[in-house]
Amino acid sequence: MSLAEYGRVTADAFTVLAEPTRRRILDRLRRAESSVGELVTDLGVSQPTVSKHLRVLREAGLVSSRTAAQQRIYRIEVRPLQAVDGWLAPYRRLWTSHLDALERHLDSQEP
Amino acid sequence: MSLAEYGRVTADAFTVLAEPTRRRILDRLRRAESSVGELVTDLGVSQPTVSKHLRVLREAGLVSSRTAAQQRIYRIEVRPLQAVDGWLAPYRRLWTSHLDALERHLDSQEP
DNA sequence: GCGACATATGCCTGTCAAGGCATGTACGGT
DNA sequence: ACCGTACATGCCTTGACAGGCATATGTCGC
Repeated sequence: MSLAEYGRVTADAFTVLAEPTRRRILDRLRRAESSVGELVTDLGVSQPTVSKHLRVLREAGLVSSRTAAQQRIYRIEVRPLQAVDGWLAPYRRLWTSHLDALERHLDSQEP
Repeated sequence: MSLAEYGRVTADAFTVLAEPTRRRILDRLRRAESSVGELVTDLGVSQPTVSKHLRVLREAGLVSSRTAAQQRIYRIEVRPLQAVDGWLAPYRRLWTSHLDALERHLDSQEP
């Protein structure tokens, strides 16, 4: 099963999100866009590691970057996350009805 | 429901969902619980492969199994998916608020 | 218990991703 | 032009994991 002849295939959002550090990067970027250096200090991870994760995130379309002086400012792009949400949506129906019933029950107990 | 409550389960769920075949298994189980054999024929994957994926899914709490005669019937468990949804929720606001803003704009343009 | 069926597991191999370290590249200030 | 800052990339090692194949476990009907 070799993909070598087809060239590099960009990883899908699920694969990219499997990495805890990458989710931490996104969690950090969700509050505010930031430079690589800020991510390094905030997350306590080495700079090359952050840059590599950012590359993976960028190639999967989960973040984009703009250049500001010597820094590169990264921000979240939501489209791949929408795709994940789209996959999750039909599953959400499996528990929302149950939760709604629970909420109605709690509301009736707690005025 | 607090995000911290999901905690440890979350990381595992993301890793488990990174595998396309496992997502296909869940997609199949979402419509109806089923035996291993049914999954094998429906997905066109070898039986050991399916069993291994089911083990990973089971250990992550994403599915549960009951024994019926010689078969084992697998069904989806939603809690780890709720954890994923819990992680995704704050991001969802990133685009729903944009959409809301867009809708308000369009509404103001359209008398 | 025996044979047939359904599923789980063990072993092996190839693939690939992650992090440490060193180095390359781009930009700005002086 | 030089130096320092900010970031990217290349190489290397380690470890995880998926799938194929063979085999073990478990369950039923007889």
